[in-house]
Amino acid sequence: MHYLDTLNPQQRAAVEQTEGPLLVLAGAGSGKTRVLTCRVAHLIEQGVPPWKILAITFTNKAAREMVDRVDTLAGEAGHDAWVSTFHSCCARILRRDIEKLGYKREFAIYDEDDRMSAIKAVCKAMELNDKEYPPKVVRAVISDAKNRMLTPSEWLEDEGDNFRNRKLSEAYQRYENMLRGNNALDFDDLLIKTLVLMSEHPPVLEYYQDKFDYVLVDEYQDTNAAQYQFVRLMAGKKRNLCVVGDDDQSIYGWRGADIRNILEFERDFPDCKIIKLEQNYRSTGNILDAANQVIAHNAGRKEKALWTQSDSGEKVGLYHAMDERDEAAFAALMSKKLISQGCRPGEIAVLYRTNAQSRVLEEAFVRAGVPHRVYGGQRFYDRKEVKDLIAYMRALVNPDDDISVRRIINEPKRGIGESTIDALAAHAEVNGISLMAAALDAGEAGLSSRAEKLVSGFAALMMELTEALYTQTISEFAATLIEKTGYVKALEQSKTEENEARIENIHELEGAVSEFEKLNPEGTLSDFLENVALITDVDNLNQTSGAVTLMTLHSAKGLEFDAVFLAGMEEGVFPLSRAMFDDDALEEERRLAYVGITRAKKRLFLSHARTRMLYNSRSANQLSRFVDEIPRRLIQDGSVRMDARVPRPMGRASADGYSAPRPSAPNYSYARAQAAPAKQPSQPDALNIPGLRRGADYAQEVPQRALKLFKPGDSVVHAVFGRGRVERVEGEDSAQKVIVRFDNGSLKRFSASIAPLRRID
DNA sequence: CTCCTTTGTCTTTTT
DNA sequence: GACAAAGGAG
Repeated sequence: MHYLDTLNPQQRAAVEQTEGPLLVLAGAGSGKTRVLTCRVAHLIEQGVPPWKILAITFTNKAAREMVDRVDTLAGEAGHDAWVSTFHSCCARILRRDIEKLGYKREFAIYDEDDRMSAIKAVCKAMELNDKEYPPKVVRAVISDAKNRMLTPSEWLEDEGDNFRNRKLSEAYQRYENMLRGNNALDFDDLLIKTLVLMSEHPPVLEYYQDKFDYVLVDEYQDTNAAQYQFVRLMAGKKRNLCVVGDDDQSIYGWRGADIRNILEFERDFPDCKIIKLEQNYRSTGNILDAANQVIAHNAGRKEKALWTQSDSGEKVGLYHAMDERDEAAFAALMSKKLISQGCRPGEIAVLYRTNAQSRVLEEAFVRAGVPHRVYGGQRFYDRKEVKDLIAYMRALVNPDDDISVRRIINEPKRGIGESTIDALAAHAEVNGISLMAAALDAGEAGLSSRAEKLVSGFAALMMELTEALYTQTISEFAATLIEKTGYVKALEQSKTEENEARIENIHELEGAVSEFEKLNPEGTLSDFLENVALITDVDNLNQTSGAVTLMTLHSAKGLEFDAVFLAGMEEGVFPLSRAMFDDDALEEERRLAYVGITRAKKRLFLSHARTRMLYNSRSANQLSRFVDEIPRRLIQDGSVRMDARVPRPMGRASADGYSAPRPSAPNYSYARAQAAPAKQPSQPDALNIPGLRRGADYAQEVPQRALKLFKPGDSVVHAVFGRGRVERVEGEDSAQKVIVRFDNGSLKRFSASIAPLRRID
């Protein structure tokens, strides 16, 4: 069957309407990705040369998927289409022409950490009081200005000219200067500099406008001002622009995404066609119903009504946990149960609002012995040892990158301290040269003879590595780098478990370089670094890998799973406390809830904790209003146990105020947040309904948390890792850490009080 | 001058 | 509870 015949009429219309501006409003799970891929395939089939197509997606993963799927529909030709994220697309354009803006081709791409280092350096240079001007605030100002595409002076004008703003504007200007001096761009710059390039060099703009006959944009609701401009420029001439999005899934307002871009598309392109995709192919009726009910509480939406032909399916499970550990145990053990019933681990996801929630969840999965993977949070490339080696690479490719040079000049420790670096930096400043150049010129920097010797040693190392870089393949070079810097050797000096893990990470980095080389035989180190900067953790998600996925709600956008757990359904957690009294922020939280619910295909579990460790103290939060907004009829309260041997009580009377059916008028739930706390369950006995296991029961399936202490030489057994012997202990009492050598030779470090570890005689 | 310990701060989401 | 800055010892 031809792929066009597999589409419903709306989808098919969206594919075949190739000419002119087109807005596709695609509800969650309505086959948006299929439409996009078929559209590309269709264009190719119509005789459009693939290289005349530009398709922009939100993540690299989505881009890859699209290429793969176009492949199967239209064959190899699909590879010649430009399918990428905004950021990689801009990086590609800039690699070609950035010299026109006075940068060098090997420009570095700064991540959030590098950006922060640069900002701190700026604050230091300006002698800003970090109480009055915390680097974080400066960063927020710069981000905000860049998101709105304002220059430092424009920002000042916009914000009002006063002493403080003048300082902030100056900091922004200095930051810009510093990045330029370092031949570096931050994420926002990738977009902004591309726009500058286009506006200052019309032939470049013309080249791309002529090059691309068709432009497609996915997740259009999450574009910000710069991205919007970029899209308009690219499609400006041919006007064959197709944007696909869902205003209900706009969740990046905080990053400058402007929901108006989608709401006002019609105004920008008055002749545009609009097609709505409203049939959902993903979720069961109950799940979809719940999602629709929640999102209906938002005002100012594009009217659409998602429907499905699927059965209503199971009700939405709601679990009342005692605390966050119990909640985590529930998610882990229920996942285990689902897996034992035949669900593939890769088809299960636990989603949460903040990364901070991931730790407890992960611990529970480890304890339950359920294979899992945590995405987001700290990326592999954010680990210190990996960042250090990457910094070496960056400094070698782009010696103007002072931030990277500063990072590695004394890493591993080679006796070059703060004062020596400051002297070098001063020398560099005076002579208008980079820090690396100053180090190569150590004799002239007025250092003590000891310091000069050390710096010269570093300079010699960098020379040697530069030579290697130009004579070896990149994988050979990676090995040379690790060898010559003595990085691993330094870690081997003290054989702690932490250092061993670091060494492993370094080898993994080596592996990543080789892998990259295999996939891109022509790739340079600079290409590798670009890849590192723009790839995210989630891009590596592999649903067939046999592990449960743990990630934030934001990361889950665009993904789908058979079973989804939404953890932390509590006021103050989700919605976040700072969003609770701000209507716009609250609507964005609600859209996030909608995104979370609609990730689920068959089963959806919501959970909340009666008390939770939050920030510094234990707090009792009310059930999230988003749960209240789901009609009672769709919720199976406390029914989430899937153990068929025990009869499950239906329609349980609400004994605890948590599960009480409440009217779900929006005004009511808003008022509730300010009212007195709901009744707390005063008598735990009231919950002792036969057959219904609640909170504490789940916690009990987890090894006891009584205070256990160990001493070196103890024979122990661990629930996951098996038998071993205590090699060392650190800390006392509840803070005791045990280092265990397992029979298979591996060495692990645990918290004695919480690890599923016990002594055997 | 470095490195280790202590103290204090701050917790949203990410290309 | 994690991490940075600051302070003290070698």
